[in-house]
Amino acid sequence: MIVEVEAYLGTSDLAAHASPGITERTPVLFGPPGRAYVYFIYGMHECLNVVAEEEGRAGCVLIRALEPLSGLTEMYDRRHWKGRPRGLANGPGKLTQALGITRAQYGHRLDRPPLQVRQWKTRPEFEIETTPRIGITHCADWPLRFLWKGHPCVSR
DNA sequence: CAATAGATCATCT
DNA sequence: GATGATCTATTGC
Repeated sequence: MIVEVEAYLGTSDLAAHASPGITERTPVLFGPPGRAYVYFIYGMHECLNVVAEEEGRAGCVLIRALEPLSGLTEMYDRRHWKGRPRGLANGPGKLTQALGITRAQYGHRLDRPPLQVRQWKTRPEFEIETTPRIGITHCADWPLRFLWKGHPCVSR
């Protein structure tokens, strides 16, 4: 379950990789939505985005943190957050490592295996907190980070 | 605790 | 050649 994301816009967003236009790594950002934009950063981390604008316009969502719901040996009670894992996927770099996502998945669709995203029929009850994006220098005050307020698995 | 440093390389100027 | 949508370890108070 995704608990934290950030929005990156098009050419007007100086913090976005799409801001210089179509370059060697950005063509998927200008393509159809629902595809994975994976990039390599700081010489060691991969980050996962979902393309979120129609073809021809850039825009994506950086997946920053998620609550692991499977693949764990222990079960957790949603009502008791204290005992649940925090450090597994609370951050864009750790998340891709936990899921095994690399640039090999660049451009892959997210609506079919092997990157198929599981969807919930009913959304759990939670409050969305909005804050500025983290770790950027340009447009640092734009309120484009969205997180499950109070959730233990968000970053930081 | 908070602040800083170091790792490490693809991408863009 | 500089920088960066990060993370961990280490230092300092």
